Amino acid sequence: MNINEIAKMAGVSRATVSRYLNDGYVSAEKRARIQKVIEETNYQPSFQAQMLRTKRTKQVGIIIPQINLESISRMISGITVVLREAGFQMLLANAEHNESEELKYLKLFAENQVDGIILFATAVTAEHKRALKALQVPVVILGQQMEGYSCVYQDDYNAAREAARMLLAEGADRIGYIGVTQKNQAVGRMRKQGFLDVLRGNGIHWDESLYEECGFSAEEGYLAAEALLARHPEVQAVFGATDTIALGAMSWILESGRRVPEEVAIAGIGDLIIGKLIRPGLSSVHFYYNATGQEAARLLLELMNGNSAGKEVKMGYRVQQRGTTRQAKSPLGTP
Amino acid sequence: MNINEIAKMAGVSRATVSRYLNDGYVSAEKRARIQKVIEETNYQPSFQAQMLRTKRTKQVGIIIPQINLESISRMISGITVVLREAGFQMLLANAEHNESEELKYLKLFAENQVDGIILFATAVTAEHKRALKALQVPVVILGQQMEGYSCVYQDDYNAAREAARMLLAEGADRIGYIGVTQKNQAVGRMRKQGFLDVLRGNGIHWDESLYEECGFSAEEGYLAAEALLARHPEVQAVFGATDTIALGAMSWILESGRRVPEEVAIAGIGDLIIGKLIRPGLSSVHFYYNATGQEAARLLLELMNGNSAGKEVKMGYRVQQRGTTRQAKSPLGTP
DNA sequence: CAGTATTATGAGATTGATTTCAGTATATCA
DNA sequence: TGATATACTGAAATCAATCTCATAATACTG
Repeated sequence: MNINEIAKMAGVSRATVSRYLNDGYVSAEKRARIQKVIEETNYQPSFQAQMLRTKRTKQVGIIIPQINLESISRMISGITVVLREAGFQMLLANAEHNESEELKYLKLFAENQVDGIILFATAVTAEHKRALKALQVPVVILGQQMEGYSCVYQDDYNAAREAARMLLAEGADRIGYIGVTQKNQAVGRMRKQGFLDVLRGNGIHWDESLYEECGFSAEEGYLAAEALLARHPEVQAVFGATDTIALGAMSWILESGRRVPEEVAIAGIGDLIIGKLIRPGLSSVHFYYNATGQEAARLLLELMNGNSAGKEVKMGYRVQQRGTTRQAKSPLGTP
Repeated sequence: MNINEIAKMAGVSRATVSRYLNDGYVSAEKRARIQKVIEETNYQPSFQAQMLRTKRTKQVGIIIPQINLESISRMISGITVVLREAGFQMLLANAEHNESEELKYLKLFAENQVDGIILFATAVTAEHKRALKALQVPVVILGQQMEGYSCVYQDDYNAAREAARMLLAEGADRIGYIGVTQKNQAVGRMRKQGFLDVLRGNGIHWDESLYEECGFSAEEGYLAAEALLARHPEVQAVFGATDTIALGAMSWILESGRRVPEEVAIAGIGDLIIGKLIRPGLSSVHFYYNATGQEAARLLLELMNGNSAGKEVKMGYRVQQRGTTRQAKSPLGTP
């Protein structure tokens, strides 16, 4: 079934059928005839032909570093809602924290294929910037601020400040920090900076021996805590750059026989669902991940319509105290 | 840049360039000329034109009920690995547990658009079966057994039996079951059946008042546990159809002042990462989600090559005892 | 009433590739 | 040596749509 057959059956030209499909001028009489034929034949215009002709694919490319991470999957969930509403399909590319894969997909999407791109930024290198500059497709950067690009990101710096304050409020002055690679601007640098600034602002001594770096998994957080506390058994608090890391760390801390929060207070960032299920509940800073994804998708839609290039959106946050910094009333926390 | 320009610049016909791109007969001399021009111009053939002409899109559609669920995102992760290897792109459609959305995407993908489909089966209705039958695109059903279709699924029945046995081994004979809708074959019916068969096999009395139904979130598991234990405060064990549900249930059980596992033993299915982080660790049955996704993708690739239609793959499992059914050695469990 | 807009239509060009087909040049075989 | 196979090439058809343009019939305007 193609447009020619429909045209023949309806007794009109192919152009008229096309106009019918695209809301052009078609008389009521022919409109009815075409509609009838299309319904009878269950005709569906070929995406491929439309794409070729119009240069619009109605597809958006999403490049992520990992999929089985709650923060990311919640953002994707938000993206899907908005894109579906707008009739866009989502091409998901999982780069698995592999920089060259990320670049490969960026170029692949750029060359052809998609009307827009949402890039989950992790470690943005000079190579990335070059690839982004060469892009002739609208792109939204998700997860970190980036001059000159439309981006949506969390207030990592201030969130880290809040989390640090929760730990200070416990009276801790030996605080370990378990973070991720400093190549990562948002989770790596901004959060650490916020943490350090609060410590400095409160005149608390801190040096790099209290820092431990690991990946994004709970297992790695667990091992990092082990290493950190072996070096500094005296720490009274541990800051995890993400909830996942903090949860892994907490697992080891409890296992080592320390009481939480009496002996070691813990705070993370992100407010994952797990954090409210465990006991003690994990004190954290809530990020609106789903809304973040929606915002990014909306921004991309605007961009693809030729509006508002370079708009930057910093999302809000909410402090979520739970048992790891004080006795929580309910492990599910406040709603 | 299109194939005509390349042809002109290289002094050959468009057909020869096409043959160059598709490994047809091209003399060494012209091959070199074409290669040079392509490198200089950074030419990339248009996907859209290729799709239109060849009827192959190199895209696979994945229909999921929800993305921010560890089991699903881990399966997707496995899928991405295999598909990328094979040079396929992934179109992700999030149906959000909405049956009509699921059907919409199934039809959308079927009509056009993709070379193959992986459908995460949740509640498969008659309508679904009709849509599947009408499909002229290879499809793999993921998550439940389905006669006549290529499918990859977990051994839900036996996994549930194992989980039930763990609870019986604790000496419990009043066991609550928190599950999901019976419309869901795998998670709903198979797991409940396995559970019930073990109870019956051991001569343990059980009736539907010990059953509570909820959704797939921890919050719902929490509320279901509350309802269940209000009705039956005497239960000595709770079976959660998924780890997420079990974790939510455990949260309420601990909150209600009961000790786990001494007063209430708990078991789930799926062995999520969180389960080994919390204390006590959640006893569960491990599913190889990533491998499951890979298997499904491989099956689809075979199918698209015209091989092995209707193959059924039942994945294995591994019992994972942790603290909720006995004192665990390490909250991270055995590797 | 002439002049301009608006509505309506179809023929044919166009998008950018692959594929078929006819034809030529060279190599291999009996 | 003739017959057949293999390597190589380009013209033209094809895929299935949209878009441009020419043309015509009305409707509106001054």
